Amino acid sequence: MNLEGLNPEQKQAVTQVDGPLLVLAGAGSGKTRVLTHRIAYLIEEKDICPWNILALTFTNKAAREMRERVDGLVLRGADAVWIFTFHGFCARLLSREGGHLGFEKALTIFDDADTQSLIGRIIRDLELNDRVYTKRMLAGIFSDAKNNALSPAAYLQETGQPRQVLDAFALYQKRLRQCNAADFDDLLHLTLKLFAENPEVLAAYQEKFQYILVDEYQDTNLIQYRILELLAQRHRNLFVVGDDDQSIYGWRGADIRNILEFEKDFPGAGVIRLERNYRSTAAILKAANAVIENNTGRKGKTLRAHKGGGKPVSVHEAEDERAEAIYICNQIANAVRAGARYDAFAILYRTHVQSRILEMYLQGYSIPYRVYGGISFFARAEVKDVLAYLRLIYNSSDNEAFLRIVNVPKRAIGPAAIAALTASAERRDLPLLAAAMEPDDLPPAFAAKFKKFTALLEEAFVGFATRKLSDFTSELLLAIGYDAYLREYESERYESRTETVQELIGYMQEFEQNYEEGDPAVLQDFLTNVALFSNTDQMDEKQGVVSLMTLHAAKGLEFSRLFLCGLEDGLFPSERSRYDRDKLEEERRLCYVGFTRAMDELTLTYARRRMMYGRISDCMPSMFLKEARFQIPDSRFQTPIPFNGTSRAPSPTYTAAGASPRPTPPVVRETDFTVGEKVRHKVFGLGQVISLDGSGTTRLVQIRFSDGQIKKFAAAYAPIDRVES
DNA sequence: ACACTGTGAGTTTTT
DNA sequence: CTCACAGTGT
Repeated sequence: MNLEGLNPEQKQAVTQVDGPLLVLAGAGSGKTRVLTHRIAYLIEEKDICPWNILALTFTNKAAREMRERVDGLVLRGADAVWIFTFHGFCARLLSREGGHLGFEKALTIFDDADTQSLIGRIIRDLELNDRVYTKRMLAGIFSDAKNNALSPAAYLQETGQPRQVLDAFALYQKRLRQCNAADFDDLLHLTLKLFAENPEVLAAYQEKFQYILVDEYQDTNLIQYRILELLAQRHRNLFVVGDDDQSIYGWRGADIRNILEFEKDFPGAGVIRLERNYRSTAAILKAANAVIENNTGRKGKTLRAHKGGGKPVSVHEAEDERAEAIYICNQIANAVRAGARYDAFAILYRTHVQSRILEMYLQGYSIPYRVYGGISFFARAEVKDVLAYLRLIYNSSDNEAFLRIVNVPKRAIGPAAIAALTASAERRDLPLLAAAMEPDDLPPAFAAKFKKFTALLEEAFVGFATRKLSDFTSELLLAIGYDAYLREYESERYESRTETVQELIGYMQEFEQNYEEGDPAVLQDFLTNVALFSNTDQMDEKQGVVSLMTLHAAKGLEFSRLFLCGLEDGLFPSERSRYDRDKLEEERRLCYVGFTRAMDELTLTYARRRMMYGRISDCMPSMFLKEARFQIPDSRFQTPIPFNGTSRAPSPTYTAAGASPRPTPPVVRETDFTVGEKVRHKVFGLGQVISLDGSGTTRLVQIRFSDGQIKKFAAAYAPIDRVES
């Protein structure tokens, strides 16, 4: 096998295949090259069976790339190597071995939106104070708990969480189980549990994976570490690549300790440093090195430039964020006039909100751009709607999916009906769909609605087994009248929504090509694939446009000419990290990541004043500028390119479903009831008026229903009719 | 049932 | 400022 193109350190990292090995790979030092060559080397030179090799990454994109590149290096077998994201690997394992944990079939994976809505209902059901206990906060705590190797409940107890949090967590877990579902953290947590409780299962995989390779090791969390530790125990061939200086996901549970203590955790481990940088100019690396040197507790590593000196890194001070945007636009427009391509440029920022003003001016200057991040394709309302129907077919216990589509398209099934159904399901210990199919214990009006709904589903689900998934889905949408729904309630966005649905069907068609027709695994695999798909996975570089993204999203990418904007104290580093050393160091690593994305030119900008939260605040330059040893210059003026002034603030492309339903005029009804009169409520059935209050449209009517329930309604709006006796 | 209003909060988000 | 969401009024 040809290893000619590798430098000595890379070559060693590729060929030293036995025992634990840590490769500290600086930015732009060719780590993907090392990983892929090592896999190829194992197959071609060491005669290792591809299926005895496991390679783990964090993103689908990285996994895909790795497989493609390995495929280009070996004669055969690239598709047999186990190349997965951590979560994808765990999902696969659980789907194969979940029986040992008592799962009858593969779990449905809940994404963040599912999780959030589940937690929202828990807050309501437990009557928690939603000022104190927000969805976001609870989701964070639950995630933290699961990413700790202790049992989550024990961890919560230990960290002194109040009873409300413990209760909420218990209920959260209970409901996930009821739905036969797992959240992202569960995938990891349950895998560890599987291994811990089933030594024979563990032993089989320990035996299988003779060689394990891990990308971005600095981003692993404690659970991932434990899984690796177990898997590598037998053969001890654990190869990890990472860069402690690029650890920027600590706030999401990544434990930098894993990489810092690798040699202690795996005695006898070798360490190789890749410090030759093939990406950036010396000038850029000098600034990057100068910044990162201010961190403590590093493995220690200094990037050496392979390229020549390059243009000095420049700093620009702008009056405010608009002037900053104008400056950047001018720079780009001038460079393009001088022959540069738009796609040579990228603009990075600390927070998404900063993109708004940049977009506005880019539009004004007619500079084509694309913002990365934001709402993922699979998070769009219409996509989630369609997927919810499919999820319900695959897993009829998926209450989250049920709740999403029970009234989409609109079927006049409102909160009251859903509350009644939920209560009934709880009583009978049934999933919502099953309860809806036998709604006899519900008020007749509700029962009728649910019967109609489930009959429709049953009809729409016919033929699932005999058709291609894409064809089936098209017919399903027709059967439920989804298109008509979009036309009626999303009329302004109808075009874009139907386009998205078509795109989804197209994606499905592509997906099912990898399967024999009629293979029943398609749906499960499709749903897993979709759940584990993220917005960064579609980050195929768009040609001919400027890229905008957060610093986090930029990790792993490179751009010829880079702008890093908003280098102000309190914005970057962020206000919240300023007085916490660990957090500040993570911000500094983020800065380092940012600088090292630039290949040829790096421009740093900051504003003296910035509008934030509707307030104009004075800003100080970021401490990172000082650390990079810049003299802050006076603002310089460029020859301005006329601003054509036609821009307006970009409107968000997508909003949640039902965000803009067509207003329907309220139906004003008869308010002229008398006490004692018999009435029928559309939903609650027969009853008797027991009191009246107010007049006209504010008239309230109190009714005692036949089951003894007493309710109050706005007489003019409630669906109540007089019953002649 | 539905629309409107008022309030409060507001980084980063590989799966 | 600007979004999301719970509460309120018709």
